[in-house]
Parts: sequence; C-alpha cells; structure tokens
Amino acid sequence: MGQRGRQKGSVGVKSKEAILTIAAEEFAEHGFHETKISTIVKKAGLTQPSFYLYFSSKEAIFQELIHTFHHKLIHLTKNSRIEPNLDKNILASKIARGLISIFKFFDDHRHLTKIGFFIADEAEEIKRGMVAHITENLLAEQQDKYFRQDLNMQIVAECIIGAIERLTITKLFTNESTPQQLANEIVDIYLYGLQNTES
Amino acid sequence: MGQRGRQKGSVGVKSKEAILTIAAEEFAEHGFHETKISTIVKKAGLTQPSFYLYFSSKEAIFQELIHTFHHKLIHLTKNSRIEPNLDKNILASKIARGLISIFKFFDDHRHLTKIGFFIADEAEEIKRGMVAHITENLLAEQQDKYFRQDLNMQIVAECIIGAIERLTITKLFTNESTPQQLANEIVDIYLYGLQNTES
Amino acid sequence: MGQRGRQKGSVGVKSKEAILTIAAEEFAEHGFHETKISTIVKKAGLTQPSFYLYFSSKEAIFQELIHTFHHKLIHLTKNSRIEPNLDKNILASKIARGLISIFKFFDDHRHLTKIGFFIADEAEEIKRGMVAHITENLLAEQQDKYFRQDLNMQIVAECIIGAIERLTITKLFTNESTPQQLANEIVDIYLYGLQNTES
Amino acid sequence: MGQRGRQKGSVGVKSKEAILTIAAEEFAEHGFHETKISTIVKKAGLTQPSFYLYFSSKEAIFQELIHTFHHKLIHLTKNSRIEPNLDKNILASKIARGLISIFKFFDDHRHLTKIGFFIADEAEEIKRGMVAHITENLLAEQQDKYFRQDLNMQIVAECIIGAIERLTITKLFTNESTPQQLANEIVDIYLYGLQNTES
DNA sequence: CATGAATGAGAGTTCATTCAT
DNA sequence: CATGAATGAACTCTCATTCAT
Repeated sequence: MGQRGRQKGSVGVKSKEAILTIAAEEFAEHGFHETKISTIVKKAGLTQPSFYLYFSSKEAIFQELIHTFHHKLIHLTKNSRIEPNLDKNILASKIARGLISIFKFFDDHRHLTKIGFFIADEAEEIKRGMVAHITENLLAEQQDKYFRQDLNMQIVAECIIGAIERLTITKLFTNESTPQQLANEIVDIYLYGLQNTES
Repeated sequence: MGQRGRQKGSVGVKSKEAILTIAAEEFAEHGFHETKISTIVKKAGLTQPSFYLYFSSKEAIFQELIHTFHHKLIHLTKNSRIEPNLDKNILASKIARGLISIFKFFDDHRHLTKIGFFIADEAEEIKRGMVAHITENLLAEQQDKYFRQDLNMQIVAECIIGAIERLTITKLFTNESTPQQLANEIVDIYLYGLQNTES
Repeated sequence: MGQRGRQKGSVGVKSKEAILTIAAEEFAEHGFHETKISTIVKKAGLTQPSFYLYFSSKEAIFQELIHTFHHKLIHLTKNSRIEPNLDKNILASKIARGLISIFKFFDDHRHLTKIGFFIADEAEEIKRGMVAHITENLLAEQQDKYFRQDLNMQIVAECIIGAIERLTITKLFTNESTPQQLANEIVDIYLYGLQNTES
Repeated sequence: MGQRGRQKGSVGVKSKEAILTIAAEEFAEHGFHETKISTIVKKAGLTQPSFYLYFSSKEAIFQELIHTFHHKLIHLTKNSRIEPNLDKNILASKIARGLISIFKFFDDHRHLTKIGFFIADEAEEIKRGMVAHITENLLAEQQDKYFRQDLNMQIVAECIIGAIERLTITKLFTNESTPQQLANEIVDIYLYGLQNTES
C-alpha cells in the first residue's frame, strides 16, 4: 500500500499547497494589491523564485483560487436541485437546506469565499450565476403555485443573494450565527414577510 | 457681496473640483490601486505637483470622497425618520418612500456610491451604520405591532441592506429599474413574503 | 533672440540626450543584454526612474537608436544617386565618392553604426536595403555598358557590402585607414580585379 | 576492442551529444542570451542538473561549440595551401576550390557557423585568423606575379572574407546558391573586376 | 545517470511623492 | 497657481546554478 518515496504529499506538492493556503489567507485579508508575493513565500518558508516554480504569476495564483472557489460552488449547486411535489412545510425546510449548504460551504471556506465572493472582479459574475440558478428554482416553484404569482423572481433572487452576502460577512464570519440559524431566518423572512398578520 | 479676488469659481477651486470629479470617476471604475494620480491629473489638464496643492496624498482624496458620500448619506437618513401612528397602507408607502430616497441618492451619486458603498474598506462600517438606523426604525414599528413579533430586526435590516446593495448594482446602475420600481418590489417582497396565500 | 528660460537645451532635453549618448556607447560596446539601464543612468548622473521619463523601455531606446541610424543612412543614400553619362574615369571617382560618404558616415557615428549595422537583429534588414540600393545603381551602369554584362549585380552588391562591413570594423574603427583610402581600395579591387594584366 | 561498460554510445555520451546538438541549434537561432538552459534540457528530454553533469556552465558549452567550429575550420584551412607554379587558368580553379571547401564547410555546419562566425564575440578573432591565412596565400601568388603588384593584399583578404560572410547568410543559408556557384562568382568578380573591357 | 526542489542575485519597471522654479 | 524634472522605495519576475536524493 503506497510506493516507497512517492507517497502523496511529496515535498513539491506540499510546498504548492502551503503557498496556496497562505496566499488565500493573505488575499482574503488584504486584497490583491496589498498582498505581496514576498510575504506569501516568507510565510511558506520559501524564497521568491520558488513561487514561480508553482505559479506563473501573482495573477495566476489569484485566478486559481477564484477558480477553485467557483468550481466548488458550482459543484455544490448541482447537488441541490429542488424536486417537485412538496407540500408547503417541506418546501420551507427544503429551501432552508439549500441555504444551509451554502452558508456551510462559505463557513468551511472562509478565505476562498472572501476572495471569490467579495474581492475578485469576477465576484459579480459568480453572483450572477447564483442568481440565475436561484431564479430558475424559484420560477419552477412559482409555477407550481407555491409562491405568489405577481413576483418578479429575478428580483427576489437578487434580494436573497444580497441577504446571503451581508449575513455571511456580519453574522457568519463573526461567528455570531450558525448556518442553520441564518438559513432559518432567511426562510422565515422571505417566505412569510414582515407584516404582522395577527391583527 | 463677494470677496475681492476670491470669488467662488476661482481657478484653484475649479481645479480642485475637477480633480475630485475625475478622481471619483476613476476610483469608481478602476478601484483604488488601479487608479493612478498621473491619470487623474492628465484628465484634469494638470500636472502631478498640482494634485498635491489640493490633496495631501492619494489616500487623502480617496478618504475625502468617502467622507463626502458618508456625510451626504447621513444627512439623507436624518430626514427620513418614520413618524409613529400610521395605518398599514401608509406604512408600506412610508417605507417605500425611504427606499426611494436611498436609491435616488445612489442614482444621483453613482461614482461616490461605488466608492463609498462598494470599494472602500470603510464601506463595511458605513453599511453597519445604515443597518443600525434601519434596525432602530424597524424595532419601533415592531413594538407598535406593525411587524411580526418573532423577527430579529437586525437580521431583517441586514437582509434589506443586502437587497439594496445587489439591486443597486444589477438593476439601478444598469438602468434596468428605477428607484421607484426597486423600492416597491422590496416593500412587496419583505412585507408580504413569497408565500402564496391564495387557494 | 531666444526667449528667457526656454532656450534649447533645457534640462529635460539635455538629460534625454545624455541618456541617448551613453546608451549608444554602452550598447555599442556591450551589446543589448549586457547593457544595464542602471549603468546608463548612473553614467548620466540620474536614477533609474528618470530613464522611464524619456523612454518607455530598454527595448524602446534601443529601437530609437537603430531607427536614428537607419534614418540617417537612408537620408545619406538618397543624396548619392549616380547621374548617367559619365566616362569611365569619372565613374570610378563617382563610385569612390559614394563609398567615401558611407565610410565617413560610419566614422562619424561609430556607436550608432555598431548598433545598427552589427548588433541589432534589424541589421540584416538594413543591409538588405543597402544591397538593394547598390544593386539598382550597378544595374543601371551595367545597362550603360560600363560594367561587364555577365555579372550578377546582386551578388556583386552583397560582396561590396561585405567588404564595407569588414573594412569598417578592421580598418576604419581601428583608425588604420581613412574613408578615402578604403573607398579607393575598394574601387580599385572591384573595378579592375586582382588579375595581373601586365606581362 | 571496446572497454567494458563504457562502449561508445553509452547513455552519458548520448546525452552529452544531444545537449550539444540542441544547444547549437538554439544558440544559432536565438543567440547567447536568448537561449535558456531550461529550453535546451527540455528539448533533450533531460532536467537542468543533468546539464551540469556534462558542462560546467552556459558559457562553457558555448565556448565548446565555438572551439569545435574553430578547430574544424583550422583543420580545413591546413589542407588547402596553394602550391606554387600554376598557370593562370589553374589558379582560378584552385582559388575556387578553396572557396568551395569553405562554403561547403559552412553549409555542412550551419549552426556552428552561425555561432562561431556570426554570434560569438570570438568571431572577430576567428575571422582575423582567416584573413591572415588568405593574405599569406595572396601574397605568395602576388610575388609570383599572378596578381597585380599594387594591391594591398590584406585589404583584399578582408574584402573576400566580407563577401564570404554576406553570401553565406544571404545566399547559402537561404539555399539560393550552392557553394560552387558562390565560389565561382567570387572568383569571377575578384579576379577580373567589374569593368567592361570590351570596346 | 538522473531528478525534484530550491535559491542567490539581479533586472526592468512602476508609482506616489517632492524640489526648485 | 502651476510645472518640468527627478527620485525613494518597492515589486514582480527571470535565470543560471546547486543540494540532496
């Protein structure tokens, strides 16, 4: 089991991963321009040229991180299609489950999330993708009469993404709320509205 | 009336304003680091040393723009306190009016908004201020029983700011929607929720 | 005569010219790669960023020098067309005059010549141009029966350029021969050949 | 015959030769500085440290190629002394034979020739050697009255080398002319001159 | 005989900022 | 009020070369 001297995690791979991890940290905390290659390699215990052994440029590693984030996010999204024929209670919990998985994902990948969802120029595009996906789901459910017929679901999707965005920064990354709590609150707010229906 | 030799619109004031306007444009479009002083002064028909006649540093002019945005925003907020004792219909239109004034303000100051609400590190703090203000209002209305008692109004406020943020970028700044439309849709969504109550 | 404070040779112009002169020297002596911007500016009494005040890159200044050389060379060539209807003696001295002007030009611009005629990749193309020009002249004279009818004048032109090239390096730049001497020797060799016709 | 374990064509020798061949190609095409060790070893299917198994430095392999060229060239020259007492026709063909062998040699070793005759700093010295050798031959023949007495044979030799140089690049390496053709044209031009002697 | 991994040393370039006028 | 000219301080990136295996 495992060849001698060639086990996964060989030195080079480790160095590359170290650089990636540290770069994610630095980019997340300081943004693209304020992050220096010199800092990254120093923290990784390497010298500058080593960086270029693994990445062709500062842009390249940044893009790689964005790509990783986007890729994982898409993967997540694919496995979360809502199946039809649910009653209303199940719908709520179903939506909540989707939101939980997103918040959990963000929570598990805080650095990547900061980079790909907040810092990168591509963040806008990534969000557009999520909005499209959510819109699609909402429309299906709207057609099945679970939702009001007079709502513009794209606008709704934008609102939800905006809510996710804000809560991720202010509640999730500050450890003030858990993914579950956030998901439930969003469902509660968006499904039933603010209005006091008990006279 | 008017001081000798220093009437408003004198060369210096004009130059400073030209720089501010162009800087706002550039920062809004390219962000802080990608904006070069050399570009700003070139567009203003000046040379680099002139820049330092009016601003002590690149940081300083950026801060001045942020400050201007923040200041105007606070001024806006002050004039929009919700007075008590409204019936529900009036409440909706009252909230809408608040949102309209925000969207209008953003629309009228696109460059400043991009800078102060999306680009600056201080954006987070500015949003926090808005959230606090909204939360306050929502709590008052919640106590007056206009809103459901079981909602965490701070979370609601965050969601609303998130929605404003997203819609500003994707609908307002793209000229796809007007402040009125956006305000109404937000009110509609947040007040009544998605849930189909008919049938 | 001459405006105060704006006479030609203002500081900036002087700096640029200093850099150009020194750069020509350095490139001529050490070639493109071995020439360092740091050395050039040091010799000009400036710091590195100043270089970029006047030239956009190391490549750019090198190209500018090549261009200057090429431009001057073309100018020289234009003013040296051989007019028709000469008797043979006059032809010889006419050709000599052309060669003298070339050697003189090379002698007066040793650094530029080394760069544009020997170091630059573009040297080949520049020589091609000269060969074309010489070929043209030779062909005209061949048609006028001054030269043997059975010679391939392009080959002749290549030989002449080759001779000029070699003699420039080994006799002119070493101060062993003057332009006049070299021109006469070339005319003598190429016009009458090596063969001993006496006896 | 053949040492144990060290027969010619062993792995090491093959690798060294592969490197030499590829290096010659690269240096010839791109010059010294633009040729990267990394490129050479990649093309040879080796890694960088292997290079240093066979050559002590980039300079060293370049020198080795120059040396090889120079060595072969000297060897060629040694076997081409012109024996005395020829009549004029035989002289012409004798000279042609010498030139043919040079052009053939250059043609057979295009990469080495580009390096040793055109790229290397040492090219100048190598040419000086050839000029000396040719001068010597020309002087002997001049003393034997085959050539005009009033010619400076060193200058003639420089012209011939210049012609060889140019024609090698523009006619031989472009496959536009064969060694025979070039040799004959040179002999024709230099021996009899351009001048039209008929009528 | 060969390589994976790493580095010392340095090059070109950029930009906010300032001095002298 | 404005500018021509210059610079300090960095930064990204490259490449020949070497160590340990």
